[in-house]
Amino acid sequence: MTSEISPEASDLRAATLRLARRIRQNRSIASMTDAQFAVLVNVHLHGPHTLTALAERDGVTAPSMNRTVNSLEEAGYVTRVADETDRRKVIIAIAPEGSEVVLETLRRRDGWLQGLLDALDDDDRATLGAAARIILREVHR
Amino acid sequence: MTSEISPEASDLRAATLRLARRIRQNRSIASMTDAQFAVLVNVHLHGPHTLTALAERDGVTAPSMNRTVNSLEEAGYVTRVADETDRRKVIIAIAPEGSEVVLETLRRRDGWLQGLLDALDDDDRATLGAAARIILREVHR
DNA sequence: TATTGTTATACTCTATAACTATA
DNA sequence: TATAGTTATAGAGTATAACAATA
Repeated sequence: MTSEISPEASDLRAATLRLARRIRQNRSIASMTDAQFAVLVNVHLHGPHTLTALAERDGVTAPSMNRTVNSLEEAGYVTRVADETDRRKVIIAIAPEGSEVVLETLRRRDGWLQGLLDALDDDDRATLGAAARIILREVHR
Repeated sequence: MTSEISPEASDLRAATLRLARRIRQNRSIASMTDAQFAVLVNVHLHGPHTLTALAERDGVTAPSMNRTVNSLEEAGYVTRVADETDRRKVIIAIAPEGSEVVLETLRRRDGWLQGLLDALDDDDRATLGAAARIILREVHR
């Protein structure tokens, strides 16, 4: 039993994709790709991971994640260290330079969004804040 | 004069990127990429375009757009026709098969979102609807 | 045998540079 | 000359298949 599609669903789809695109345009390093930045955020926020764990987190294959990690390691943003207890595993961790890229990008993105929020009246600002909390509560990655 | 970054801005950033990712996972054709679908939506909604116009719309170079249009043309989703008045130009238009892909993908995405909305109480559903309208009003592409 | 990571190969999207055809 | 489109080439992300090292 499927319900009808409401205008709210179409509006929410269009609004979300448009805003997401604008948010992603705010980066501290223009040459950094979405795939690279996603890995950097994962290891910055959630600590060191194995290659397989990173691949599963982003829903890509291990060879694909391997290439992305290679580029981040070459740039000095992450480090690879062999796991002591299980020597098949490699632990990928954030480097200080990587953390700086993450923090600066988040500052830019949130700063841009803050400018958007500051231009709204109190009711609209409260509505967007409430909507964000509902989405974070209901939608899981 | 820059204001402080509020938790609302960070929440809105995280919620928007997470929801956008989930929306994009809903496609009628799994092999269709974001770049291809974006072009298809443009010509479906806004009519025929020249190659340069399509490239500018999506913020990519002409050679890059040319490759994407090539793949869509090979798949039978768009058509290329020489402009009669200025024969340097090529008009790219949606084909019926392309429109069907667009419509089916939008149906899937909106249907998935509708399921999300249906699971909420009236207040939360109204909040998301209001938030979408605020974003569509304030954020332009 | 199973798991972890890597390499080999191939396809798409991205770019810049250079070229063709037309205005 | 300038513009519109295309081709050539290269770098990065994606995948599957096959491999080495380790458990």
